[in-house]
Amino acid sequence: MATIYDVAKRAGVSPKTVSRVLNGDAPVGRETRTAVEQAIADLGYVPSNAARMMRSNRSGLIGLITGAISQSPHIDEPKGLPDLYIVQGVQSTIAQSGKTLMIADTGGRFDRVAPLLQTFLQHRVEGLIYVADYHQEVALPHLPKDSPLVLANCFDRIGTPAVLPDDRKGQQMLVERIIKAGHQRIGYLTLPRNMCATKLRTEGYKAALASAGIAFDPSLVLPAYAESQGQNSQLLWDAIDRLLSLDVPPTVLCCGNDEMAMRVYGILRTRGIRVPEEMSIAGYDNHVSIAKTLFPPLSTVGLPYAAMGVRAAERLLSLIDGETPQSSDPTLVSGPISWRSSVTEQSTLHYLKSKGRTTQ
Amino acid sequence: MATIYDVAKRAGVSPKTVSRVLNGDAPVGRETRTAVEQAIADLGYVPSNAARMMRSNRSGLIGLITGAISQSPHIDEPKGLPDLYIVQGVQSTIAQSGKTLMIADTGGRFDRVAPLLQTFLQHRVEGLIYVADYHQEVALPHLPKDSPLVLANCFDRIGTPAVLPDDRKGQQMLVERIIKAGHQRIGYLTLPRNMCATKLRTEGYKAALASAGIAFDPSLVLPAYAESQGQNSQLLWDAIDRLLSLDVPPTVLCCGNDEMAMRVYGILRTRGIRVPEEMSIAGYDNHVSIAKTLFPPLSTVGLPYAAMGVRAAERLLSLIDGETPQSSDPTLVSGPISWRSSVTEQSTLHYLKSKGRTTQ
DNA sequence: CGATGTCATGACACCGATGTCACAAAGCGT
DNA sequence: ACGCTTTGTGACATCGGTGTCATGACATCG
Repeated sequence: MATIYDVAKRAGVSPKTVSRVLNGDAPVGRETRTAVEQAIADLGYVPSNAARMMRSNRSGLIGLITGAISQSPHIDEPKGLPDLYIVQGVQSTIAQSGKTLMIADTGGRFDRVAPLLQTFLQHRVEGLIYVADYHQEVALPHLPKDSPLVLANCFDRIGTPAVLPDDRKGQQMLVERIIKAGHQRIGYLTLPRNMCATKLRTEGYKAALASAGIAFDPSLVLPAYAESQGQNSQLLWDAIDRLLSLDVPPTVLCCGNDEMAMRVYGILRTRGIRVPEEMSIAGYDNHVSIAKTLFPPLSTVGLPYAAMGVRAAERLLSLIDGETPQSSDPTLVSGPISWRSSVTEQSTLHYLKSKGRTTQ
Repeated sequence: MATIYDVAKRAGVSPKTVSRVLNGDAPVGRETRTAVEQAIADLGYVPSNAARMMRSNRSGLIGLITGAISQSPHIDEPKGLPDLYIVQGVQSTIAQSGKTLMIADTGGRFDRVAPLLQTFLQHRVEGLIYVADYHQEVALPHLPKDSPLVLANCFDRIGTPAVLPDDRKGQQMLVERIIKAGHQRIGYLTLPRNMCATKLRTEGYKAALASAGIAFDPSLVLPAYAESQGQNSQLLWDAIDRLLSLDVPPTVLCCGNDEMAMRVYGILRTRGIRVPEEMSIAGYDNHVSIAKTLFPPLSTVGLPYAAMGVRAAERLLSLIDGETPQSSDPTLVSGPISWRSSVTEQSTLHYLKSKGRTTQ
């Protein structure tokens, strides 16, 4: 591979002048410039980042660690890969800043994080982003304190800057919208209890009920997603059973995610219950290939993955620029409601009517 | 950040000795070694890849370019991101080889490929992999010929080493399996004609028919997926209409991908046609979150993305090691049939009966 | 017209590792 | 005891760029 000396010799100038042409950091004569540019083109010269970096001590590299690419050891996992959108958001923001993003994948094994960090440090990355595959608490290996770190979709106990989805607000807005559509008995089939999202979203669910003056009924909220694969169907069948056999069954089921909603469609169908006429359904995630393709299309809440990526990257860049962090609180990012036709609006009529009656 | 000189000074030895401890390329006295290791630990020293690389001229980097992460400019696209499994396969293989994978994303814009290549060349990558999002022909910008390149999920006209899915064989095996299940009239709703996969799979479809002695009926094969979004539904409705109104309608519909199959489920349902009793369905891709969650679960063909990634990485590594390429043909990788319950086996009875009758 | 400033360029040191060579001390075979 | 190898260590050059400083040719200004 050609060096700057080769270029200099061919153009009949000094290496330093070639450097100046490349970086434009000092005036260069018109003829000299064209000669150098010609030589560069002839030789197919590409400057070496390693050499450049040694001198300037600025690598222009950002390291990103994720398990998103190789989601799980067993490729079979039904999960989507939506957290990749976080990576996408980071990527685009970093690219715009002129830096280069290095992405490393843990292969789903947390013990690989440490060696990957080491590799990044060897490359003298200017900053690091860790992306988790779902909202969770993490504990990363200790880092030298001069390397800025931002957590995306996760947080830790030592107050590392983090960017998180606003699960509480998302669920709250969804349920508020559902109430506005006239529903009063709202079932909620949750993800496993130990997930952060479950706790927050349940809070959002309650908040929405509260602000509408509807009493919270614990029997309407059931976990329906097992941590261990395989028992999911049973758990879900059972949960639906229970909700349907309540004295006053719900008119709508909120599901922990779109995939669960998809299965609920199937289960209700085998029972001869029509969606949405006899039972409305809402999801979470706006997993487009599910939500839009289901019939009827699914009302759901978007997880603002791309936006979270962008925020994380922005926060990291400002850390690198040494700006004083305004706040050490996690950045909360909320996603939009995607309102489709899986929740009836018909009951609005009932609702308004009854409301009308009482106010008469 | 500490340098090797800092470590040397602290340990009271020469920089070269520290280097020897780090690389183990020459004997070092026991006491000296511990002293150096202590100093390294104290200072949190991490060797600089840039400096190391300048001397050795070996970067240990592999560059990967993909649009997989930011699939499309409009995040809304319903496509899955299965090509990411290719990246996963590459990642794991490269990681095992001790090299570091740099992943760059085009953001779906092909014009960004050139600058990304440039960046990789600046980092002096030892090899490059280009991953396409679906089986297609590409034309990459010209590269200096000393940088090995492997194409994954795509190919070009100048014989660059490529790794491709064996679409012909996949569809053939699926249709053969369907025939074995007793079906004779097999409808095929294809992806757009201009896609490589469509041509190859149609060949496979025909080959399977031929080897079973079933005459090919062109009216059973219809494109049902528009290039431009939005008209998809109409196209699909129409195609299904035509197939159903044939004199002898098919007993099974092969779909160009699992997502199309999912929509076909919905369309058939609204027509009161039961799946699979009245119409069997098969997909392609083994898009797990669809295929396994649909009811009934979808019979489909796996696209061997992870395996393709592994193959691509292996091929690249052997190129880097300067091994003579045995063959310049594309490496074809085939995926397994995932046989679930969306295709009836009941007609086997008919089939065997009629076969029995004829052979009697 | 001399002082000052800008333009255009080159010489040289330096970034942080490692390869080469040199060299002393110790071990070993004869 | 003499050569020879092995062990353990350091001095120094080198990789490919860039920062610093010096220099000569002009242009500008009071």
